[in-house]
Amino acid sequence: MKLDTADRDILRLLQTNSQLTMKELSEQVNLSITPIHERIRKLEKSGHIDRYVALLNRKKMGKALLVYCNVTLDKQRRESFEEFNEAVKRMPEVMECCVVSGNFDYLLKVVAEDMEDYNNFYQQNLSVLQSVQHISSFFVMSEIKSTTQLPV
Amino acid sequence: MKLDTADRDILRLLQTNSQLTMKELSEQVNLSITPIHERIRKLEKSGHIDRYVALLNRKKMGKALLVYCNVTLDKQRRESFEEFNEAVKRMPEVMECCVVSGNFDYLLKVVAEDMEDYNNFYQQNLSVLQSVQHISSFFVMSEIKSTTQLPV
DNA sequence: GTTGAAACCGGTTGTCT
DNA sequence: AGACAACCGGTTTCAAC
Repeated sequence: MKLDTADRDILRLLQTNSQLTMKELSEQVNLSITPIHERIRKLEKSGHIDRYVALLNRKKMGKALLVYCNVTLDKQRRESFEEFNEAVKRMPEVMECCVVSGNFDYLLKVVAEDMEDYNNFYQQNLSVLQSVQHISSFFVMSEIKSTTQLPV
Repeated sequence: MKLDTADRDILRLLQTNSQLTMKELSEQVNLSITPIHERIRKLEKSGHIDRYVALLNRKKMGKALLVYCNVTLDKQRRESFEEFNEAVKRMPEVMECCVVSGNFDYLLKVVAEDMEDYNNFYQQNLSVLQSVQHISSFFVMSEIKSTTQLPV
């Protein structure tokens, strides 16, 4: 499915505020309500729009500490990767996890209340995994930018 | 403001789907519509709920390449940090940017269409900044987990 | 915090251009 | 494919418990 300018405009707007009314969207996109409605329906069905969510304020939710960590797995064990992937999916503290090129295997983004909370997570959840060989943590001192908006 | 179990339930639900109706929420939280409504209003006003957004599918949007990069700044120049921060905020390709502990200064999460697109960004936008001394890029080979849901 | 009612919007659908 | 209008469902507000 190919997107035109109007589709892109709609996506750009919904990425910043999903509660805009059809009327507000129609004014900003220069289309009447009917086509706006139809286009959104198609964008949802095609999967361009994945879901609608509420974004919470991390600090207000008591997760003041943000940590990125590099994890190296024990590559001798063939099951290591599957094991680690599944474990990470079940950890609510881990918000992002991916396999990266370079000299470590995984990059994780982890939230915690404070250093003590992170230490508990580290000791009790992360380092206990059989598949984990090495972990190094990078603590976020200042968050310059954090957005869910993809360039459209 | 202190959150009770009902507030947490509401936040947990809205983080996965912000389009649940008051009726659906009231059924899952075991409260009637009136208090659900009132609690959401308070959570919005207190800032626990930051905003409502549509999340798009990165690959469907043609951003197949995901890259994390470590950036080291030229620390001789005092304006470096402010300059770099402001530049990054203006780059739509950069979805996350933070100052981290360790042997580099910044960690960036960048999306691009493909390697060529990333190379253009790298050469024309990132490496040209006066403040930048060194960049190393880590390419994401597999995304295991990516969520906006904070643990509640 | 609950229920019920009423008013108001906005989403949804059908028809016409 | 887009505009218009009527309908319907959900949100919002209120009063009484």
